[in-house]
Amino acid sequence: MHHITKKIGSELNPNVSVDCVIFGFDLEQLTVLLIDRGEIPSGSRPRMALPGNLIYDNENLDQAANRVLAELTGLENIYLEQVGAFGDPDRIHKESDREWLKTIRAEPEARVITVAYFSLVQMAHYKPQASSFAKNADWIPVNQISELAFDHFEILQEAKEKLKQKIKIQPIGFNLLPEKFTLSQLHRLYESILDKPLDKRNFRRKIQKLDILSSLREKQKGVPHKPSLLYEFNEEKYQELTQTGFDNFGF
Amino acid sequence: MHHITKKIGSELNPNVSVDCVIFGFDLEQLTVLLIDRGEIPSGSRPRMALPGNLIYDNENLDQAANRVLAELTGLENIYLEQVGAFGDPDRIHKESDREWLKTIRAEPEARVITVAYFSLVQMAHYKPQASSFAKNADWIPVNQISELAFDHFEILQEAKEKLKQKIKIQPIGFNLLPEKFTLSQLHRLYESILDKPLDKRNFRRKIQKLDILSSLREKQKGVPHKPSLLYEFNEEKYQELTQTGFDNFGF
DNA sequence: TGGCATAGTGTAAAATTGACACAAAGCTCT
DNA sequence: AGAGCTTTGTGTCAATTTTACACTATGCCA
Repeated sequence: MHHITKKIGSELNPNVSVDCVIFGFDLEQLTVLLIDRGEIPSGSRPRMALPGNLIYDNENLDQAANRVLAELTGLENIYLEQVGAFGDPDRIHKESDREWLKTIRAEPEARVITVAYFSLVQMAHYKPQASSFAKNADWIPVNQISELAFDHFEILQEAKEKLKQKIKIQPIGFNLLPEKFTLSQLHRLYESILDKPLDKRNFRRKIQKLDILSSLREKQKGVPHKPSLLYEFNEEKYQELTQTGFDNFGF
Repeated sequence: MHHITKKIGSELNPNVSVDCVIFGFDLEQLTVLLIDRGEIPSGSRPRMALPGNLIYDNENLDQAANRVLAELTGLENIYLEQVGAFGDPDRIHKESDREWLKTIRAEPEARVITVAYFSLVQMAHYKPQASSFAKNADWIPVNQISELAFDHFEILQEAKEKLKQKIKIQPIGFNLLPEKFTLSQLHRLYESILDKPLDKRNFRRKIQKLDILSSLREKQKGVPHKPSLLYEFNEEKYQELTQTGFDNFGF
């Protein structure tokens, strides 16, 4: 059951909701945080859905998205970007969906427009727990997802596309990695977001030429092979770079 | 006064509107179709605004945007793309704005979320006329716009940015030009969208290498200088190109 | 100590970019 | 008819970037 922080002097807007595509990276592939709606009354509708909720009349859209994210994961100050608004009148067409909506939302009958966001989090920062009040949430690899409740699958597709475009322009991928990471992990991350293989040497050359990574004098520990050097993202260097009008990472 | 096509069996949704950034190109610079709200009751609020309207409960967002566009210009089947949703609770904060809203919208008091679109039209296809029922609309060069009603200026900025990014990925600029155009006009168009000068020869080389233009055996007439060859956009060639996964026009 | 897995590295050919200047065509004006 | 104006259209060279490609180094494990 969602925990809704009812705000004093505010009302839920029954017509507008926010849904979040929360991306993670398990160092192998891109994942998304989905909630399991459990057994659905009538029939075999998709059980998984994006986390989301109606907005309050006194918060703006970004705030609402941050709230949804914080209510589910407890995380704050997370990279968040709007994907767009989705609003087919028949978005919620299944009787069973309506039933379920009653459990988390007011007025399941109303036509709802949803504003989708995507966010990038370090998977390690949120470990879903069955016992959590944030109901049954779980990290699911994106390419294992073939259906979702409502129009959430469509939203996911657009979020992926937006992320793909965005990462060609800004190095936002670091938000998905631990502070310290290896070039191979970064490489793998780019491959899974862009959904195509990238030549190892060419990738390393290009990323290093950008000069936005700080090499640490530290190696991986406990891996059953040659340990890799660890790097971290250098915010200052990146600022310098963008100051020059640079906006093309060209992958 | 807006002409609202009341649809049978449908209701206006008082919480959600659509606003359109309608781009044109006067062969010199990028322009936007704005409506003049006329004398504003109290004080000197910006008079110009983006065309927009509330949505009906039985139409989806794209339909609503197309409707707004058609109601104002009579044009259909126009390139249209969502910019995003805008929804600060205090979006409509001025008393005079509320007054004006009453003249075109139901429930001006409600908190309204707006979904912004941008569209690309051939300026020649819509000539604003003072006598038109579409009130006082006019093409205004984008870089002459410094303020707009509500949060419309912010919306315009984002629409420009979106267009800028999009044109690097897809050759949508042709929607702003007449069927037959010169390379100089196309050149000028890219410069005004990207907001930076492009070398003439390099631009021509690059655009021609894409091989998505058909050269016509036809020249400009009646220009007081060497007449240019005319070209048209070749949809089939472009399809071939995108089939190969090409998505980088690299300007 | 040998085997396994991944890290890390260089080069050469091809393609792309960026900088740059002048002759050609048609109109207008006298 | 000719001079002058305005914009079109064109090529090259150097620098940079991209692509394709394979072997050695390191540390763990058995």
